[in-house]
Amino acid sequence: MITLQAQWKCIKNAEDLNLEHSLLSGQAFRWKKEGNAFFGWIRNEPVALRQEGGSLFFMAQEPDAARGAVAEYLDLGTSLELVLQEIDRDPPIHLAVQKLRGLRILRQDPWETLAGFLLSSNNNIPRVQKMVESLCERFGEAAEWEGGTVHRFPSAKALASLGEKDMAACRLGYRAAPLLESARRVARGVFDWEELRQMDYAEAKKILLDLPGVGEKVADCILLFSLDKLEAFPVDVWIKRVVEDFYFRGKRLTPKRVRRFAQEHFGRYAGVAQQYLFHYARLFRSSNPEKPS
DNA sequence: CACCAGGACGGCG
DNA sequence: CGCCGTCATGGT
Repeated sequence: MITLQAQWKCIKNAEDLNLEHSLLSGQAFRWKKEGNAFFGWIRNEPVALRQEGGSLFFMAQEPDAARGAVAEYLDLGTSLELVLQEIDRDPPIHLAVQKLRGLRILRQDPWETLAGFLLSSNNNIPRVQKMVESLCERFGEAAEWEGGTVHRFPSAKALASLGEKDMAACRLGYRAAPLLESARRVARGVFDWEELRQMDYAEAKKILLDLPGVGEKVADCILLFSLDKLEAFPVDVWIKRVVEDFYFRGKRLTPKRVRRFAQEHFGRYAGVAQQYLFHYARLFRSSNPEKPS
């Protein structure tokens, strides 16, 4: 019996990229570090990525199709240099950029991003990852990988056909209901993601805010991580503290004011600054329960 | 036991 | 607008 052995393929022109900071900074919930490589999903296809000696390698079932998908996912077409140059406007962000150089905003699937961040409300990242994996195991289509079986992220239609009882085992808590309702609306087809991508930030955001379980913060995450709206500035408890401490001497601000300040201060790439400040704050905090050592 | 986690939501002033 | 209590769950 002949078994197709997937091999590592190289992608040239993968400049200004730090895989670990990009994949493990809380933007996406399905990437796992395995030795010196990362296993995850792009366009709902299993992929392994590895960076070595300045070169980027990928492994996939269909390498020819995956090559372009990987480059698109990591946004390798854009010059990070120009983006960082524009947000590098003060000492705090300068330090974060210096430490995390190569962190890129991933261009993810909108539906998966919506579901993932809907589950992230009042929750912590490790548990969101477990919830997502639980959803995939139970309701996601099976795929082959390295002689074993892995599961894709379930489609909106797949979740829309379920009831809250069905996903009780996923332990989603009070997030089950809004996820199901959002899944039904997406499955209904009213959402044209490419149309949202063409809209401007405010217009697209207004539409997302209509979904149950989607408030300002989650909407901004969807816009930033899957709809190319790099001015979106998601304000969670972490970035709120960072902005208050670094830019307002610890004075308390409302999330709305934090967002407004950041978007005016950093400009059209405010969302990139947000991700650098967010990850920097979490990576270099004194106690770090989510990333031991 | 309290408190926290990449919040959302409804009620109220 | 801002503030407040509540929501389900698992970890410290």
